[in-house]
Amino acid sequence: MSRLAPDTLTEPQQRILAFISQYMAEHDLPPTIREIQKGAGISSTSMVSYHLKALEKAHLVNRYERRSRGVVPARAAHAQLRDVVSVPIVGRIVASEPAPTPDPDALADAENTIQIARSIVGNGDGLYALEVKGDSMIDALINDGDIVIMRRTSEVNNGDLAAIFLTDRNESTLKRVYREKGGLRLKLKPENPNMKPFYVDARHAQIQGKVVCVIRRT
Amino acid sequence: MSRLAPDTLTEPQQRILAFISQYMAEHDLPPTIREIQKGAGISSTSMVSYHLKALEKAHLVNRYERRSRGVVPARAAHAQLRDVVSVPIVGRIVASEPAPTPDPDALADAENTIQIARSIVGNGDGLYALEVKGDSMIDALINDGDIVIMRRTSEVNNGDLAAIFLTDRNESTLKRVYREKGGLRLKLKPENPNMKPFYVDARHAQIQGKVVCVIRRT
DNA sequence: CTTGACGTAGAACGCATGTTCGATTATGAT
DNA sequence: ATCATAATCGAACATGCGTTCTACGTCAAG
Repeated sequence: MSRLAPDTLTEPQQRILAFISQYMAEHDLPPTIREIQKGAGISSTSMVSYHLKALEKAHLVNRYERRSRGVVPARAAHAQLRDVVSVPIVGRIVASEPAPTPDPDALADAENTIQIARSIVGNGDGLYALEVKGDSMIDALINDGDIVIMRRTSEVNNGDLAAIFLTDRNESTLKRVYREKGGLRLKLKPENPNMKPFYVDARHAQIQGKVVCVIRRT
Repeated sequence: MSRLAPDTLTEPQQRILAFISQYMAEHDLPPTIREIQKGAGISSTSMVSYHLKALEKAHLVNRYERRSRGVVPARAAHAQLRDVVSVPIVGRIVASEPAPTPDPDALADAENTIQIARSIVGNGDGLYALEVKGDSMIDALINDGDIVIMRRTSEVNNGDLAAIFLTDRNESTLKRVYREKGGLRLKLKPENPNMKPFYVDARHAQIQGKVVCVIRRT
């Protein structure tokens, strides 16, 4: 949680901000100046206006000038920061096949989409989801029916859990990746601590994306 | 998605509904009657009012009478149907200890809360979350650091994945539960298909809740 | 003490906005 | 054709509501 200098907010300003949020959670529409006045215990409408100017300057609220109920908390103002992100389920992952990668044209229709709280996955860019079939991913502690949220990227850091397509075996797998011997060799370590890591030639492995989150619904 | 007889909606009514949703997505506050009039291409404010009455009767919008911008789509009207639910993380689960159960008094402060899309967990009632420490849950395919979303319940169906406290061993575990021998014996089957099920006396086991979802952030 | 910035109050202004009402015109069943 | 019902329109009304202005009090710096 990054807050913009909350300590510099006067106590009535904090009350106003809290009241607006509470009011919107309750009514799904912002309060009027006078409702703020009563609800936050401010003595006059001009005082509300006064405090609102300060909150606006601090980018904590957005205002539509001269419009009724035209004050909304800044967080709710831009749709980018919405609390859920829709991730398209682009296919199934099977050990014997390359993991599907996102088709840019694929529209995110409701049936093939999973909603994830943004607080879990962060930025929604480049995200796609795979449904795991069979128990081929058992050493990544992933079972039949699980949903894997992936972020498409070529760059992975040591220790990232990633989807790797092994060209010599012609199959995909989910492992923690560590570069060794100057990047010539990859150490692939199963998520399951009971299993031993193994090693592959970096030329025979291609990284398809990193795992952001694993979801198992029961 | 259950819609209430959408076919009986006249075409201008559909336009109004669509416009309100679009407007709210854009501005985070509902439109005025006159904005609806222009935005949905209605000829007069009284016509908007007229159509709004119909939409209200069909429970598609909620209205605050005589309040400015007092028309909100019914879906957004009750906070119950919000798209995320906040689940309190009430503690950690360790094999050698009983799993913590939710403290009703515990306030859901931001630090100890996880946001889950409602589409994943459904009803938010009775939900709590546990953070898994160590690899004691490895046979449930759950690793150190994973978050388990639980629903507090005494009733479990055969095959449900549940947290069971074994009184004779004084430890908690996550297994699929099957009642056998008329409920006298419980069959506990690990989520991991490579592991064998085992059996306990029902009198020595108490069910603490069922697993709704497992989240692994990476 | 003076001054100026800041916080406070209350009232008034003026446009915005939800509502209502009477009148007029389809629509559709009898 | 007739009658009831639904749909439409424009205008007017009363009040909701954001804004602004003036006056006053407080307090620290010069």
